[in-house]
Amino acid sequence: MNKTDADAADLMTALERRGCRATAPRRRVAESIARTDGCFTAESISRGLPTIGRATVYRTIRLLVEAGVVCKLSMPDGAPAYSLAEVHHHHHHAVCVKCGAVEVFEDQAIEHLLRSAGKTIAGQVLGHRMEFYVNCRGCVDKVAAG
Amino acid sequence: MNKTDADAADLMTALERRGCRATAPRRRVAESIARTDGCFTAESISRGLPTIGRATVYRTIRLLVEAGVVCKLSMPDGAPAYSLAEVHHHHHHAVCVKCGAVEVFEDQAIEHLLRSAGKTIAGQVLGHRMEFYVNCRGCVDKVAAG
DNA sequence: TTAGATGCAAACGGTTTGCAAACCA
DNA sequence: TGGTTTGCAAACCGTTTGCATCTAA
Repeated sequence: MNKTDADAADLMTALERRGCRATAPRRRVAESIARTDGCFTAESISRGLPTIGRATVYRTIRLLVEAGVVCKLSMPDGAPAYSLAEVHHHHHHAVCVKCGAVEVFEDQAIEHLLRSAGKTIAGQVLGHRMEFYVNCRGCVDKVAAG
Repeated sequence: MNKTDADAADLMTALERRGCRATAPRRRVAESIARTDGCFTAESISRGLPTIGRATVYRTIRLLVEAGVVCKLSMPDGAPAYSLAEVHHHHHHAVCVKCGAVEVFEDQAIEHLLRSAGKTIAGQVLGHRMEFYVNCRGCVDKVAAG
């Protein structure tokens, strides 16, 4: 079983754990997501699965986000995008604005600092959002070569 | 001249510097923004100025963002909101998810760390987004009192 | 005088919903 | 078999655009 299949299976398992049925359309959405390299949008998945209703794609992605196995992020213009969650630790993303590749970003120092910075804010910190917007290595090289 | 009037005047000045005309509708939008405490949405401004076309409100806010005197931020669900920019330094926001109050957040340590973290990312960092979501002191106290 | 700005209404795009039919357990 | 899920189409909502009319400079 390769990484992609394993990811797709994980997504389905997460749905089943939440009491959802493992239906064929959901499996195809899960496979499509697992096949994606980097981040994806509801639109991009839907476009790749023209025989499956848009509503089903949106509903499935929402369920996966609620299940915590897919996480929502925002492009610089605020448009929503998604990526497979690294479920084990809180993390952030560096999103390539050219190709959409997502680099997962974990930095204990950042986490620690965010937490202590949060303490200096009056009131109760509920959460934070942080994303880096980049031109990824691949895209930079492509431009240099071109 | 109080703070609110001064803010409104600053907004108009910024527009004029960009070659825009100082029209009555724009002045009213600017005043409405200056009067706002914390963050606002295009919708909230529009609702407060029912005699001014929605399109004008959206267009004016866009111009103000382009002029750099208003900055765009996102609520946790991705919905866009805005606040008066602190034009002099790069900064971040702590947005109260209950009342919308915005606390401006400048922390040299965070900036520095973000920059060095950026260096560990493969490729070219174009920018970042960071927001804290909080219950502000006022809202926390209100709950405690209630 | 005239380029730029306005307000209206219609278009837009992404997302959600209502519903009857199809389906999985 | 019965509660879920599906696909379709329509509704939705915030935002943008086209256009004839107005107006600041």
